Amino acid sequence: MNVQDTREMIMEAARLMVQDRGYNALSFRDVAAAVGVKSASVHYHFPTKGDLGAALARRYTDVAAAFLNSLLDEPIDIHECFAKYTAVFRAALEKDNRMCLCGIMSAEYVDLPDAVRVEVDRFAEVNIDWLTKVLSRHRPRATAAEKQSLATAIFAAIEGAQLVARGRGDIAIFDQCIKAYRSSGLSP
Amino acid sequence: MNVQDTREMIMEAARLMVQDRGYNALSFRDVAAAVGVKSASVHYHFPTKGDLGAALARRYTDVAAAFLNSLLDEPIDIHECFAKYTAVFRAALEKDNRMCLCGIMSAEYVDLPDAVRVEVDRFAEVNIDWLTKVLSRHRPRATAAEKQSLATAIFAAIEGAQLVARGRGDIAIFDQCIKAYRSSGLSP
DNA sequence: TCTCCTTTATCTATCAGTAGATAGACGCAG
DNA sequence: CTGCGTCTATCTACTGATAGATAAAGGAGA
Repeated sequence: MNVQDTREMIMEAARLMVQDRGYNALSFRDVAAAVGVKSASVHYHFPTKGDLGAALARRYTDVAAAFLNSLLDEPIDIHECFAKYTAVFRAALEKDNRMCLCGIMSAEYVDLPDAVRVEVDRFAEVNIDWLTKVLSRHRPRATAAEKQSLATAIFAAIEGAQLVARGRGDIAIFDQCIKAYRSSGLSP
Repeated sequence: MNVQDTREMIMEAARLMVQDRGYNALSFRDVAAAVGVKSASVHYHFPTKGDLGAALARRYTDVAAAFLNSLLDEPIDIHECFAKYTAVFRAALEKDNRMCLCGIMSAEYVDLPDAVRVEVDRFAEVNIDWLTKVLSRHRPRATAAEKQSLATAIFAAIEGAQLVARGRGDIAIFDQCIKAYRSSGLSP
C-alpha cells in the first residue's frame, strides 16, 4: 500500500471519529483498526495525538476555505449562496448525525493542545470572514463592525442549530432553525 | 460529615467538571479528590457513571425549570425577562469559561448513556417550552407552530453563541451574538 | 550489474498511567 | 448488634507513547 494512501486513510478515519465522538474519544487504536494497521504505524505518521488533531483541523479548515472561496467566485444569488453554506453543516448531520469538526472541538476547548486550538480558531475566523464578505453584498450600507458582528452571530447560530439538532437526533430541528434565522432577518 | 453533605458536594464538584470538560472527562477519581473522599465512596452514592451523569442533568434541568417559572410569575417587561434568561448562559462563561451542562453534553451525544440522554432532551424541551410561552406574550398573532419553531431557533442560537464564545475564549463574542439576535428580530 | 548504506514504513512487545467498577474490612451511630 | 458510610485494595480494560526488529525500496560507487 502506498504511503500517501495510509496517511490519507488515517486522516479520513480520524476525521469521522472526531466528528462523531469528539477529540477526546479519538484513539490511536481505533483509528489503526479502522485503517487496518497497528497503532504504532499511526504514531509514525502523527507522532502525538496533538499532531493528528491539528492536522485534521488544519485540513478541515483548508477544505472549507477553498469551498467558500469557490462560492464567492461564482456570481450566484446571495440566498442561494447562503443556502449552499448551510447545506454543508446539514450534510454533517445527514452523515450519521455527525457534527462540524471544529464545532465539537470547541466544546472540548479545555482539553485541546494549543496546536489544535489554533486551527479551531482559524476555522471560526474563515467562516466569519466569508460571511462578512457575503453580507457586504447583502447589506452594503452596514458598517464593517456591524457586518462582522452579524457574521459572528450567524455562524454561532448555525453551529448551535447543529448542536441542538444532533442532541435531539432530529435533523428537522436544524432545518427549522435555519428557516427561522432567515425569516427573522438574522441571515440572508 | 453528613451523608447529604457528601452527596451534595459530589454533585457540585461533578457538575463543575462536566461544565468545564464534558461528560467523558468526568472521572470518579477527580470528583473524589475534589470532595476529599475516595472514589469508592462516590460509587456508593452513584453506582455507575451514568447514574451520576443522569442525576446531574436531572437536577440541572429542575433548577432551570424552577428559575424559568419564577420569571414567568413576575409580571416584568418581556425584554427584561429575556435578558435574565440569556444572563444565565452568560454566567456559565463568566465562571471560568464553562458551558451549559446540557449544551456540552449534546456534543457528546453518542457517548451518553440513555438515562443521561433523556435528561439532556428534557432540558431542551423545558427551555423551548418556556421560550414559546414568552413569545406568546411578545408575538401573540403567531401560530403555535411558528412560536415553537422560533423558540427552538432562539434556544439553538444561544447555545451556539456560548459554544463559539467559549471556543474563542472571549465572552464579548457571546454578548455580540445576543445583541445581533435581538436587533435582527430573531429574539425579543 | 552488484554491493553497501540509508531511508521508509511497518510490525511486535511493552510501558506507565488512568478509567470505571467491585469486594471486603473498618468505624461509628442508633 | 445492626446497618450505613467510608475506607483499602484490587481488577480489568484502555489510553498515548516508546523501543527495537524487520522488510522493502532507493541511491551511490566500483
